[in-house]
Amino acid sequence: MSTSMSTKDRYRNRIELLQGTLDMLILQTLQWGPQHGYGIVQALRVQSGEVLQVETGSLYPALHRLERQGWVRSEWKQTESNQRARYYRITASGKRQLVSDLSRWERIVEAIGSIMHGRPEEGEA
Amino acid sequence: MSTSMSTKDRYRNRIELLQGTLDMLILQTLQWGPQHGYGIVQALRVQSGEVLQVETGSLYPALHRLERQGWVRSEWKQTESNQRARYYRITASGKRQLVSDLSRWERIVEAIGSIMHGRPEEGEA
DNA sequence: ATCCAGGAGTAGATTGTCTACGTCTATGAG
DNA sequence: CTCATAGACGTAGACAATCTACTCCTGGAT
Repeated sequence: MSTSMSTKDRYRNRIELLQGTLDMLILQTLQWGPQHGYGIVQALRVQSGEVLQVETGSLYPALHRLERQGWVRSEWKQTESNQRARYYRITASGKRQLVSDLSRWERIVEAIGSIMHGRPEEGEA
Repeated sequence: MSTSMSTKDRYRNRIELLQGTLDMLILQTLQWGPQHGYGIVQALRVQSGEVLQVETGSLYPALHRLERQGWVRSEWKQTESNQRARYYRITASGKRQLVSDLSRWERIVEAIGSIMHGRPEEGEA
């Protein structure tokens, strides 16, 4: 029974993240200090109570995107366990971007909230 | 200077909606009573304080999607001004879907909130 | 006559994410 | 020794949702 799901169903069920929020989440994670990709994934997972599970296939393209935009900078370093890892650090313009991402996010959340919990105002059954 | 924007820039600026939320918003609008496409767009725009501007190129595909899923049903009718319009009505399974969409949305908003306003817990400058 | 607003719709481009891989290194088990 | 596993980085291709940019129709104004 484990293989009875169509590709489409699996796709629909696995979407956990809203498009456009990943960049913001990564930048926020880097506000807590420089971090490498693997670490970012785990920080997001833990801090969100296992809700946000970012796949590496989403993460690395996002990190490269952010670096191209100049919002993060990176360098190779050694981890505690003596393995190579690429550490990312948020830049000044990244911090500005984060502020603007957050205000956009809050604007949208508020707008959606006013739809979802808003007063119908028009008499209905 | 009004034409100096690249297609990409324009695209980036015009995204107002998070992917995956449109279906929920449409279903919620229909909870207030049957409505036609044009009316849904305006209801969302007004109720959100001009924040949510849904394009017809997003709306109609979404409505057809919802109908294929059995979450809404539709029929041609005349508006007050005697024009033809396709009125959509939410179904029982659509209402169930709406409940589940909303709880998913709230789960994600909460998770993202716990990242964005969460305690770093680790001492930083 | 013509133009605009209300109304429904499609085609194509673009993007972000996911799945499913591949690669390398360090470490611990057998 | 060698083999599996976990930590770590990365890419290619599929896919869905959205946006832009149209088309088409009708009913009133001007």
